[in-house]
Amino acid sequence: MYNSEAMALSAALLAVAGDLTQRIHDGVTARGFADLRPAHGFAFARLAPDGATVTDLAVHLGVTKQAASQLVDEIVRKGYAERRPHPQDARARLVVLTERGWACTRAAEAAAAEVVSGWAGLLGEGEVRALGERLARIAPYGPIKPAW
Amino acid sequence: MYNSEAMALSAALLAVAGDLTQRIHDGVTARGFADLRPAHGFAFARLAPDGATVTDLAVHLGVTKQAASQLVDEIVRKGYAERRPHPQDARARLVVLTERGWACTRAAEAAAAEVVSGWAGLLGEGEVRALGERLARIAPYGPIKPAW
DNA sequence: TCGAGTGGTCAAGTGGCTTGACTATATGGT
DNA sequence: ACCATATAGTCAAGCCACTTGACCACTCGA
Repeated sequence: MYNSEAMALSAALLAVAGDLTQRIHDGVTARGFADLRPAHGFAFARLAPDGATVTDLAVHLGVTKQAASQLVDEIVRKGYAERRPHPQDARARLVVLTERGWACTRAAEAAAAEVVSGWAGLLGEGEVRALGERLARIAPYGPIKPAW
Repeated sequence: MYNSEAMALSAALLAVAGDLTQRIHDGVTARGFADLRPAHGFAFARLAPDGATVTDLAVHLGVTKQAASQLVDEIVRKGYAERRPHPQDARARLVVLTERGWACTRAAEAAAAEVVSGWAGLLGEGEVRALGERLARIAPYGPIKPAW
């Protein structure tokens, strides 16, 4: 494969990713959560299952723990999450989503589904499924860094 | 398709995009261009064919023209591009890549090819090609906004 | 129990981006 | 030919997310 093909693939991937981010954000805003930025979504994804500590979040987002702490301050202040004492470690605090946080997560899922269904209109449902499967196989394990 | 599937697809796509950006940036740095940030790559992509004006660049990157002008200042100062008088419009200035700018662009292509070849090791060359084709079909036309 | 390691916060500084204001040139209607 | 409006670009100031540095509280193994 020529270098220019690899570059074209990369450009398409990054363009789709940027567009997806923007449209999920717009969808979340339209559903009544207008006080959040795209970066918050990645935090929510980490908090959603069982909560997480600030340090966990920092590693996951690829930022300093101070930045993560600041971000938690913000979503707590806005009512999306709350800090609880950590059941196993008295130094740590477990950050968990509130009901509003869960509602926002569901809104993000609905917005994502809307975008993906648009893709299905272009490619067909089977192709989209295949796309997802292939992306899952090349997805990295480490921290989720912003695309640029 | 369930909402959670759409979310999983989105997460995989964004994770791959973030990883790709990081690895292209690392590859460019390793090839001797250590004074650039990922955001510069998107500017280079717009400048590469025939040059562009600051306003073009601003629209392409989805930022204000002041921000684009500042970015151009930086890559000019570092020797990757230069400002020339615009042949048709005396108000405008055409920003074009220098030889160093082209060398950096080739380095980025090589780095992208390296990453994509890693994917080919996981999926096979045909699958990667299919992936690129599908992404190209759902890629947007508008400005290339950072993924978040 | 003591010392190194880890979780978290406070404080200050940085840098890329924004808004606002301005100059110079282009364009189109009268 | 002229003038009003629009566009290209820059200068200046401020904002805000993020960083580095310092610090305290708690944990855990020797």
